[in-house]
Formats: sequence, structure tokens, C-alpha cells
Amino acid sequence: MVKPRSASRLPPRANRLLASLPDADYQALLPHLEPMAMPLGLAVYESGGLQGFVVFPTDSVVSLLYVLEDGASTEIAVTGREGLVGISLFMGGETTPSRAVVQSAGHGYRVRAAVLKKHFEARGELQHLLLRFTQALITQMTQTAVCNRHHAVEQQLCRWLLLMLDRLSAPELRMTQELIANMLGVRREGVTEAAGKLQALGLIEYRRGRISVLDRPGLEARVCECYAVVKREYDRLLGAAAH
Amino acid sequence: MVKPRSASRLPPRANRLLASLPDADYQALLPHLEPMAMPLGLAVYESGGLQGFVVFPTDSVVSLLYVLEDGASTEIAVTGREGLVGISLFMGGETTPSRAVVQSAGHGYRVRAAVLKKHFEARGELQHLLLRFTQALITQMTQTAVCNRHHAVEQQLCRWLLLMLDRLSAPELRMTQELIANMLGVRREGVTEAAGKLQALGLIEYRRGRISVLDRPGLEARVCECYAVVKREYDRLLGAAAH
DNA sequence: GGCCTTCTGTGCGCTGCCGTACATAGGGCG
DNA sequence: CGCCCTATGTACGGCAGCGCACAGAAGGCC
Repeated sequence: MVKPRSASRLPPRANRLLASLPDADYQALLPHLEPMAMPLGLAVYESGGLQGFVVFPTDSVVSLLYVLEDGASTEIAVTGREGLVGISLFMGGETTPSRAVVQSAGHGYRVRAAVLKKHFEARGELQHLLLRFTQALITQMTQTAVCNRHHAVEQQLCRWLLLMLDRLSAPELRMTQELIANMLGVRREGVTEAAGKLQALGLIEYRRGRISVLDRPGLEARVCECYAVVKREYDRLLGAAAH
Repeated sequence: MVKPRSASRLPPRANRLLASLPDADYQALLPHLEPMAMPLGLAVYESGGLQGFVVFPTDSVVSLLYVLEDGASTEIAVTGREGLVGISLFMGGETTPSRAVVQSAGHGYRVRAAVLKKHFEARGELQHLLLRFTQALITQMTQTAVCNRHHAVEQQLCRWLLLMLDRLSAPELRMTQELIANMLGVRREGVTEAAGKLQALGLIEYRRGRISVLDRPGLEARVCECYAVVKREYDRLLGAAAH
């Protein structure tokens, strides 16, 4: 039933933000939307680097992560079809000290920073929408900080899987445990252990770089409160349609 | 040399954001600035609660923190004279799932949410300034998440002390170790140990709810990179004047 | 001055995660 | 088909921080 991922390029409005725009605003932006491939590992932007574009993912998922001087890293937030990558371009800072890396390959649409900024400043519904999205993103970052401090790796893994799942079309992700460990900022072995436990419980199934979620409700029953808080905020701020 | 803290109420422009506003914007906002006392422990806003005001601290410091269902808490960010409390009011969400609590008593000025929103929408320099501040705040939250994950309590304590110091007029804070522990999301005993070590090194001195920083450069030498990243972003986005 | 609350110091054993090291297994590629 | 790279499983010691329990000390209050 699931179409091969590269078969079709989804239309811009597969992105929920673009879908939420009033027709007039959308039509104004449309000529500036450039389709782009989002291959696994692509750095949409680098820490401190000037980025020329804002990206609206359709069927891809992008991680915002921070890499420490010693190479250790932590995911700050994850963005997919419900949002956009590059908020610093309209927030006024131009850059951020973090990186954005494609975690699940797919496609998206990009808009030149200057163009988006002009439309943002025009202060229509676009501005309100982007600011609400930014606030939702802040909640996700906040909750990540809290979760890092207080919850066990297994719960964080559940949270992470659910966040990814919400942004994917199929309940399967191509992702090694090593990469997940980088995202969560823990050891690979810790992920192996936690994932093994979830598999033993029948919640997920995985083999070599591929994880399938078999029992989503089961995951939701084991996850910490952090997931629900984030989801509720996204729904509240961006409309349940973002789900 | 240090004036008693309650002796004088500072003018609005003791707040760096208000100080950065062009005169015209400032004059427009001035009639709406209501001076307010910020006593220790005051909840400027509660998780999920509708707040009617945005607050510009002058000589007070406010913590944004998240409290988990089980009562455990973590500080997400700290705001003083360099910023404002209540970004969700102009970001469009009205509320956030976190709390804001006065950590260091003092004063501030508040503005009715509707008034600030109107001025924000008028899209002058005020909007740009508030958005840049928001981005700086995001960096602080981000770095908190990373620091929580990867750094030891002692380093986090150094970071926290330096962040507070940057927002205070005297190198002394009234704060029990218990409260610091709540902020950092660790045990009180962990703070006792780390603080004891810093005192033994001659960097700080404390007695019963009062901490004096004796050797700021020494703290800077022991802190993790997280502090510098945040400081650099604040300076870059809000002008070195914010220092 | 003395009491009593609150803050701070310290000492357990425990657990979760780290660092390291190595063994197995999957699966793409020649 | 077989090789080899890479992903995954497992084991072991170490340590940071936790939860708990209690002793001492500081200082406000009457």
C-alpha cells in the first residue's frame, strides 16, 4: 500500500505550514518555491554558516542538532512536514550555533531567505503562522532539555520514535542505532539495549538500519510525559491538521 | 559600595531591550509601562495560565522552568535586564507549558499583553528587537539541553552562576543550594558538593543562602563551552551593550 | 539569650550510563 | 558464492549522580 518513497514528489501543500496558508498568501509564495531533494545526511545548514534558504520539508525529516567541541552531539528538535527549517532567517539572527541534518530522506521546497523575509515582513497570516511554529519548536526544545535531565534512555527512545513517526508516512525508519545514539546524545550500546527491550516487548522490530514500529499505542504507553506535552502544543498552535 | 537593593527603582531603560529601542518607539510604549515589584518567588506566569502582561525586568532575574508531573524541575532559561518575560504573548501562542519565577528580587516594568501586541504588530524596530531576543533565548534553551546531557554538575553550576552574574549588579546572589538544585534539576547534595569545591578553590564564598563570586575569571576558566556560546549569541543578537 | 526553623555537610549503598573491548551477524558487492 | 564492511549484541569495571538518613550549624524570632 505504501508507495516507494522516490516515486513521486509531493506537492508543496504536503507541508502543513504551506497547507495552512490562506490561498492568497500561498499563491504569492508559490513562484518562489523551488523543489529540492533531501538525501540522507544532507546538512541543510551548518553551525554559524550563512544559509541562503528556508526549507519546507514534505516527506523528509530534518534534525536540529548541536555538536560540542569534543564531537559529542545532541538533537535539539526535529522538523518534518509540519514545519520549516531555518527560523533564524526570519527571526533576524541569520544564523544559529546549531546544525540541521536530514535524518529521513525525501523532498522539500526551498525559498530564498530574502524572499521569505519580504513576505514575512508583509505581516500577513504568514508571519503569524511562522511565529506560532517557532513557539511550538521552542516547546519541543524545552521538553528535550527536561527529558535529557530526568528521563531514562528507554523513555527518550520512545519519545524520539514517536516524534519521527508523526513526521513520516510509513511506520518504518531507516536509521542505525549509532545515529539514534548521536541524536539522543547517548552511547550506541545504550540504544541497543533500550531498542532490544522494546523489541522483546513486541513494540518495534528492527534489522540492520531499519526500524519498524509495530505497536504505536504500546510506545505511547511507555513514553514519558514529554511526548504528549510537545504534541499537544503542536496541535494547539498549528491546528490538529498538523498531525 | 553596593546600594541597598530596594533603595531606588531603576528607570525603564535600565532594561536593555527598552534601552535599545529608538526614541520614537520607546516614547510610544512609555505611557504603558507600569512599574512593578518583583519579590523572590513571584510566579510571573504559570504553566498554561493566561498571562495578562509582558514583563521587562530591570534589576530582577526571572527563571523559566519546567516542572514535571512528579515534581522534578529544570530551568530552561534565565532572563534579566537584557530581555523580557512572556514571549508567547507576541509569538501568538498566548501561553506556554512552563513557569516563570523570580529568582532574584528587584523590580521591573510590565505592559498589558494587548498593548505590546499592538506595538509589535506595528512592525517597527520593536518587532525586530523582540524577535532577535527570542532567538537569543532559543540559543540559551538549546545550550541548556546540551549541557544537561553532556556536562557535569560542577560545570553546570559555573555556567549558571555566570549567567546570573551577567544579570545582576553585584557579584552576590541570595539563593539557597536547594533552589539552585531545583534550577539545575539535580540533587541538593550535588550542589553542596560542587559549590564546596568551588569555594575550596577560592572562586566563590557562601554562607546560608548567600553566594558571593570572588573570582569571575576563575569561574570562566572552569565552565564548559556552553556559557560562551550563549553569551556570544546574546552579544551578537542584542548588541554588546546587553552585557 | 535561647529556641527552632532552615540550610548545609557527610556518609552510605544503589543504579544507570559510560568507556572499552570484542564477538557475531547481515547484506551489499565483486 | 564468498568476502568484507558495517551494524548489532554482550560483557565488565568504573563513576557520577540518586535516594535516603542524619548530624551540625546559622540565624531569625520571641
